[in-house]
Amino acid sequence: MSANSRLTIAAHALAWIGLYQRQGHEVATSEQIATSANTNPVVIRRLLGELRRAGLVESRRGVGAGWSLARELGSMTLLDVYEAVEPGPLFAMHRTTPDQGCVVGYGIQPAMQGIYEGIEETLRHELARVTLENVLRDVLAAPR
Amino acid sequence: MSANSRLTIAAHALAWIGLYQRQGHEVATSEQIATSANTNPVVIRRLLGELRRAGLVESRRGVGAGWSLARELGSMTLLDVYEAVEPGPLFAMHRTTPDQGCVVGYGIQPAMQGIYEGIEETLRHELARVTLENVLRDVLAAPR
DNA sequence: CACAGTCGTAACAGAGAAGGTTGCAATAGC
DNA sequence: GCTATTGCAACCTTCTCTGTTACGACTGTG
Repeated sequence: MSANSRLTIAAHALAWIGLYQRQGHEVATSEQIATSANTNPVVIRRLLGELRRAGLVESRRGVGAGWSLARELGSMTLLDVYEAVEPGPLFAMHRTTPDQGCVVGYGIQPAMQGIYEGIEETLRHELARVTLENVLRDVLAAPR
Repeated sequence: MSANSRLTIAAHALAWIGLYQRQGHEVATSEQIATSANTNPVVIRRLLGELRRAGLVESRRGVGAGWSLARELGSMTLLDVYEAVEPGPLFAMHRTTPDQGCVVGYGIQPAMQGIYEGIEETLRHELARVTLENVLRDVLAAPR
């Protein structure tokens, strides 16, 4: 499916900011987060920009600028993050319209649409069960 | 996520073959299926080749060659098809190893791994609930 | 008020996946 | 032998994701 790492990196960033704030810091910079995630600060800023549009984080500009959580980690779920960074559907339909003169070509898209909707609903439900607080707890629970 | 249409096209092909066989035909050609799905026969052959490796269809060569179901539609689920055409995981980890000297960088991958495994298990369970018989029924149930 | 640090964003490049297309050898019924 | 079809390799185009550079915008500090 050519899965991407956007949800993973976004969760990483949120957990990082959350932990950093608990250590008494006000804001985290994209530079710091990028170092932890071993990527480029612009990648982090792009992702956090999407999370800001979704109301999960806030950013401050100027000297002493950076990112902070807009809500408690416990009130954010992976579904919130997923919807912020993954706009499209999980499964795609045909790239071109199937043959409408064929019974299967005619009925396949509505049929799969209905099936996919149910599956995506279940996926969303599962994502909603995991809060970022859960993620941070699991992160800190890693052995050694 | 840059979703692809492989599961959709594979389900389309199986439903087409199944219906065609119920109409008294022995085998279906990639040409016929490609016409219904409005794509190229080679695309169909590639996909059906993966389904054959998974034991879902059989192919015959030579004159009067083509594809037939290896099992009843009612005994095949979308999970069988999904596993045949989608090898990788749903969500990817970081492309490069995160900073192992950082608490979050160290713990994030095991944490997300565990979470993703649970979610993918649920997804698989959902896919397993839908048989290709269900798909064909829904296809034929499309209005007009 | 200048400076410095950081965000915001555009622009581009590289890698990889998906899908489409062509070509041709292999197969098997007639 | 002829013909229809699969099997498969090779190549191309398009698209997404990620990384990178560059630079303007913003704002606290001295």
